[in-house]
Amino acid sequence: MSAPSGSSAVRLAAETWESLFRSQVAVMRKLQSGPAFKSLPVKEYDVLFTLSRCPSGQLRLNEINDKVLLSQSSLSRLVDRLEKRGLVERTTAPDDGRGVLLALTEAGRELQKAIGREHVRDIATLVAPALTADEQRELLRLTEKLRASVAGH
Amino acid sequence: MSAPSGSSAVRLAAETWESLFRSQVAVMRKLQSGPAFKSLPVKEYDVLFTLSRCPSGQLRLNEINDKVLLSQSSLSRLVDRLEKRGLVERTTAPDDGRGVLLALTEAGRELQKAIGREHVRDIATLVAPALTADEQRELLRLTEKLRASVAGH
DNA sequence: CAGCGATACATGCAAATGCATCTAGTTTGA
DNA sequence: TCAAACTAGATGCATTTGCATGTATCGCTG
Repeated sequence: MSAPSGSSAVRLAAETWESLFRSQVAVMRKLQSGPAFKSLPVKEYDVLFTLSRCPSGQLRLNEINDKVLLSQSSLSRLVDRLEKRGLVERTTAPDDGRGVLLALTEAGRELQKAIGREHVRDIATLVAPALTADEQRELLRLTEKLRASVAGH
Repeated sequence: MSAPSGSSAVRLAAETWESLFRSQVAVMRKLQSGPAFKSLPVKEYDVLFTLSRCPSGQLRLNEINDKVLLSQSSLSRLVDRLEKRGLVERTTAPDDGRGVLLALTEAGRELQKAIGREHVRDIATLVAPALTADEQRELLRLTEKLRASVAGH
């Protein structure tokens, strides 16, 4: 209600974001320096991973772009690289001639799985000793709530 | 104890990290597209911010490098840019001739404050509607605990 | 249904990034 | 004490990124 209370709400939000961001940096730094990403950069793996989670097996480029922190043009060229390596395939979207559907090739699926196995172990090695299972569930809930709220403008 | 329980602990850790990461992407995407970062890229602001928080007003490049997701060489050149713009100053560390201390100039301090004010408001606009104050405090606690654990190997 | 703005993705180009390596200063241990 | 190993940071160079823009398709409106 009072002026300081408004200001402290802003401060709390800022400190929360700062902490979330720094923890992400710390974890990502460890993960990407591991041997799992010698054969494929993390950002490229992330696209393979996103495709592997998708029920239909296909995603539009703009849908992928929402999930990764890359400009549209950078994603377009990242996909060029993946395609050149035979890990994904572009198809024109059937219902929209402008759109491009991306799908994993068999090689892409296998590479994703191989890296994924190692990656998941690396994650567990970092996260499991840091937080209890209950804390992890709460962190999962809070970050998902934040993401959903931000995504919905 | 059973096989699935070990595997589900790994899965929980992976899902927690995934959610943390995606929420970071979603928030960062909004923040960096705002008008606050028209005059200075986010990564460069982050270095100014880090310096502004530091009690002594000076930090070694390798200390800064721990906080940001950049290679050593990229940070070195990012600091070149900041220095060329007159926002920071390099000094040889008095106790270690190899080291470089970085400090804000007056112009750097002012630009950080100006961008910071707007940035903090943007953060609050995204975070405050998403999570209650208690939830933010809990998210802050959990991410800080994770960061501390990961930083300490 | 014609034309105009909007959307999806690609591309030219300048800037930023990372890897490998270099230089210089520091620490270690025989 | 001094050479070898190590650490901090800078730099050459190839790759990646983003901005601005181009091309093709879509959808709306008169």
